[in-house]
Amino acid sequence: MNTIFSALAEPHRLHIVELLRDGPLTVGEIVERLGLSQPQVSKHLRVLSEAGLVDVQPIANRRVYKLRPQSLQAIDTWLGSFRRLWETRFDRLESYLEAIQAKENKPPDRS
Amino acid sequence: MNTIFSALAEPHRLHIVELLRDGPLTVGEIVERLGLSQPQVSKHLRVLSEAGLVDVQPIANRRVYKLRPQSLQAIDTWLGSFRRLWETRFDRLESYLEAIQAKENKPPDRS
DNA sequence: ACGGAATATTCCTGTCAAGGAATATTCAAA
DNA sequence: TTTGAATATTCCTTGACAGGAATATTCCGT
Repeated sequence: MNTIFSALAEPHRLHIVELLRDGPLTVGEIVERLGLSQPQVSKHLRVLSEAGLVDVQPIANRRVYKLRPQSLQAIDTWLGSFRRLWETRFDRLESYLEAIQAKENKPPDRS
Repeated sequence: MNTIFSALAEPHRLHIVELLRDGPLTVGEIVERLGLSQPQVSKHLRVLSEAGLVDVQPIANRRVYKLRPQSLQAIDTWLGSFRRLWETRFDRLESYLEAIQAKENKPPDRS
């Protein structure tokens, strides 16, 4: 999960991932759309690949890169444990503050 | 979106976010759960805050940090544009390969 | 086998961010 | 107003990483 996030932390890599959303692409195609140097793109693709975000398929001279849905699904699953935070209104802040107050002032005068 | 990912790219910060999932926490509480130095935690919280991932609420001496659901919701929205990749089986790879073949070999012998 | 296209790898350099230590700030209590 | 607790900030150093240039690799066509 950590690896995935750091892969996506780089702007160009995030861009690549978004490009691949619309279908597989060749290195050369990514190069011309991003306006980066070919070695740069290759290096970024390597990082994305090691993070499990993309898949390679060699076809003749070229290499076709493709998104790996599982990795994005992993993010989705991770997000899942947070989803209740915005799907249900769940403000524990106030009760928490009360707890703090009670714990610190510890005066039994209000009990 | 970029900022959010780089904030989560750091293991300790990811950990902090996961801690806050179960409710707001004080800096000191985070310090004792992570086993990090207090300055480290403060610095990480600063990054998280600037990325919009957390909110601060000063209460007396302490500062209570809280997750900002909107930021996680932003990730969710971003993921949304990819969701069809694993919800529907959408393998354009094969047809893409055919296209490549057709484009490169350009032999009208099959036309 | 050779030449060229597509891609990957290496080496180098500069930049940026994390970690540690020390210090500054803020607030409450006495 | 001094003291101490909780937190933030600064300074410094070190390591990782992106970018560029050059080179290596792989594959196809001839």
